[in-house]
Amino acid sequence: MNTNEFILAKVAPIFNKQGYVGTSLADITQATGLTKGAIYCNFANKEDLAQKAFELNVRTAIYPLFRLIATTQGAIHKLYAITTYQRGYYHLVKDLGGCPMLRVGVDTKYINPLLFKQAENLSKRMLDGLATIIEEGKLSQELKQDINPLDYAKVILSMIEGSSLLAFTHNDESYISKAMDFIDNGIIAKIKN
Amino acid sequence: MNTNEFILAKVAPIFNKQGYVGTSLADITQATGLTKGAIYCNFANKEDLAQKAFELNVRTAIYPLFRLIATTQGAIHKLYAITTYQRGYYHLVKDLGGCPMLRVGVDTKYINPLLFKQAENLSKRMLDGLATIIEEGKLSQELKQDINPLDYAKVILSMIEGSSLLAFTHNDESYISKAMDFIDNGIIAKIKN
DNA sequence: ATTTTCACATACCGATTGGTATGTATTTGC
DNA sequence: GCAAATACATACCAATCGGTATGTGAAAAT
Repeated sequence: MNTNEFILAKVAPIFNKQGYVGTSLADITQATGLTKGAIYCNFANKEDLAQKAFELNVRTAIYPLFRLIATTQGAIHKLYAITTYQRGYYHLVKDLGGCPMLRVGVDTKYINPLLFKQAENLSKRMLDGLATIIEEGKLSQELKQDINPLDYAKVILSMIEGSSLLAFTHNDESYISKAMDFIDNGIIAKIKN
Repeated sequence: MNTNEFILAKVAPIFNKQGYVGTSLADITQATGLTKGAIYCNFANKEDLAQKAFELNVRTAIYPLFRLIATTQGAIHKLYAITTYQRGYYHLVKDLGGCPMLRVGVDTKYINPLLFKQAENLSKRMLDGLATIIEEGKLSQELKQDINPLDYAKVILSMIEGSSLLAFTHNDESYISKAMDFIDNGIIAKIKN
């Protein structure tokens, strides 16, 4: 692991916990044990570091889900894979301080447009991915024909993000497990053919 | 409107948009047209101002819902009143920059414990309120007996908060309307007796 | 009418902010 | 083996941070 990766590994959770403006260069030098010279030798500025830290957080928290979906066959199996993944999400992102997409989405909208755009794009990719799975489920006759993929994608993603928020607000992962139970039994099971 | 209320009215949306650390005294004096002398004459410090601003945001965004629930009779009607209220939520909190509970819940957990506690308590009150409504619906035979009030409260609240987050991330209130459609038709209608 | 109080403005404070210029030691290229 | 480049530390910068002490004019109290 080179210095660049070392800094990111140390700093990414701090940005996710304290936010963009809430994380100072002093926090960064203290957490890494390095000086500002080392930081600015590896990153252009604070914003560059924040963006790369966000990328790392997304890679650890969300990309595994994308890979899981990609390697799972069938719409129904993909949907269950999502809820299964999400059931472990609390512990997965516990040390990170919660969902990075959620954090950046609310934190940077009015103070850091570039970083916000990244979170926005990621959120859109998740929505599109969900809608595509449901669409493919309709085509393969796995799912009923009278459902609107985009509408269901919005509902499921809302439950995923909302339950993650509440789980970390109350330090209680049951918000996630109960929400996933409902998606399994109250949504997926109901739209199955 | 006295100076105290004037300052809060001007500053509350800024705190909700930019966050606690993201809002500086300079932002506050600029938005109000007043000087720091006036601010510190009316509020003890920045944290005091932030807490009162949060209270005001909650009064405008969430307390009307509490009053609506209190004046609505019957569990089913109360539940539909919630989704109806939520359908107007996007426009209600548009100028505020989104849901204040959501904002403070993610923003202050690691940087302002007092303010976070307020958001945590509010979130808990909403959950308890929801669970109580469902519990009363079971007692009055309006709702089925085989449902767990707290579990359903967690699911519904997750959808409310998650859809609010996504609506403001994408400037698209359909996240809320689609989620409320689902709560109406996919949850309330299904647990009705 | 005089004094006191109140509400705000002005001016200033030390500390911290993100960022940079320079110094230095190590490694790399030839 | 010497020069150049790299990687980091040190020292410093103007600007901004939250907060305070003092100044001032108007209103309220006596």
